[in-house]
Amino acid sequence: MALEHLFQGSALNAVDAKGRVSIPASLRGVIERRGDARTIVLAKHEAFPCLSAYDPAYAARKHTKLERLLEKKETDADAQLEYQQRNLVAFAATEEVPYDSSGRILMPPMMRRKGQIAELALFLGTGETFQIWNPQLLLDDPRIPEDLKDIARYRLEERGAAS
Amino acid sequence: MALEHLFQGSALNAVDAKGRVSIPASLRGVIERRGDARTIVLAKHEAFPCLSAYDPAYAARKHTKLERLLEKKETDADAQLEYQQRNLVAFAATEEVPYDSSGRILMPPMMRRKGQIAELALFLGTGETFQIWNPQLLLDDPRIPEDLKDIARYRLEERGAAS
DNA sequence: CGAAATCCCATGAAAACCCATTGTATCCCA
DNA sequence: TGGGATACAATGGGTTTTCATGGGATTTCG
Repeated sequence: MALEHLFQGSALNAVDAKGRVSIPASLRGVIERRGDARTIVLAKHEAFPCLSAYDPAYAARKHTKLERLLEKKETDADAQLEYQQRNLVAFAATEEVPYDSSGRILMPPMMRRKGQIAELALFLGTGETFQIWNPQLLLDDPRIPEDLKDIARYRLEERGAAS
Repeated sequence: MALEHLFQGSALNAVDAKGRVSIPASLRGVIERRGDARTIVLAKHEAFPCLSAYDPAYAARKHTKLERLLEKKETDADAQLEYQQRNLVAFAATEEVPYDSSGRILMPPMMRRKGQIAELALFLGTGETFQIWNPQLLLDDPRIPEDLKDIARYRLEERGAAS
């Protein structure tokens, strides 16, 4: 996968009173180059207290991968169950939200709670996907490298907030 | 099969006194993008105590898939029988119901009983198809991942119901 | 005729849409 | 190279549309 199709960089955007957030233009650019959707898929991150986000085309690839896995061992009952479970988590536990002409999504309340997103949303590109954090939770997490926390601190400062 | 229109997300809708239920708009959108039917096909799920639902176009693909499976082991008598059984289940044990201009179906009594659907219907997108659950049965099923139960609980809470 | 299905309209809440403002990075040209 | 002029990003706020849902009226079919 070419570099221009990878999510990278960071940004700190506001969540307004209606729950709207601008998706950083650079991330939107990647989404639209990958497919022509103006839509992102949100999920709770498996390991960190944040959200994981990607484009619909990535979700489709994920589905195809699961299906191929199933076909290899069609007779196995355990494999069937595992397939069902993973499919449920991959699709039912996610929300697909379109962004408008100004590049904003309406953060679904359920995802907002699961990601513990307050009034500021920190976007971090991670290649195939990107993450959305409550910046304070990132700073508080001992598993996060100090370099990354520095970026978060910088973004907060830039905005005139205390960290 | 790189399906670009996948069923995704979750919703909890009411079944009213007449047995009507709104199909979530996002799922309807997928149905109408896949084909131009305003109809869904309902079946008992093979593994879970819930209903499985999809668009008519998917039913056709399912049939093709079964036929291919049969051709692979034509000589095997057991396979013949299995094909007959699966084909019966896939087509005889289903009901096709149209939804009206406001997006509601009339839940057929037989399906309602088979899926044990009471006054609340939980819709879960699973990619190629979606599921319709009695939310309580999902919470009670040990095979369902905890992440998904969280979502069911959230949807119930959102509606002001106790879980 | 009667039960059930379909159609029609009403409503409140939420979501999508449109327009305006501001700040910042970029471009252009003397 | 300085210094506007421009384009675009992020954001605020108002308006319109859609969605889920309830209830009545009308039709259909056994």
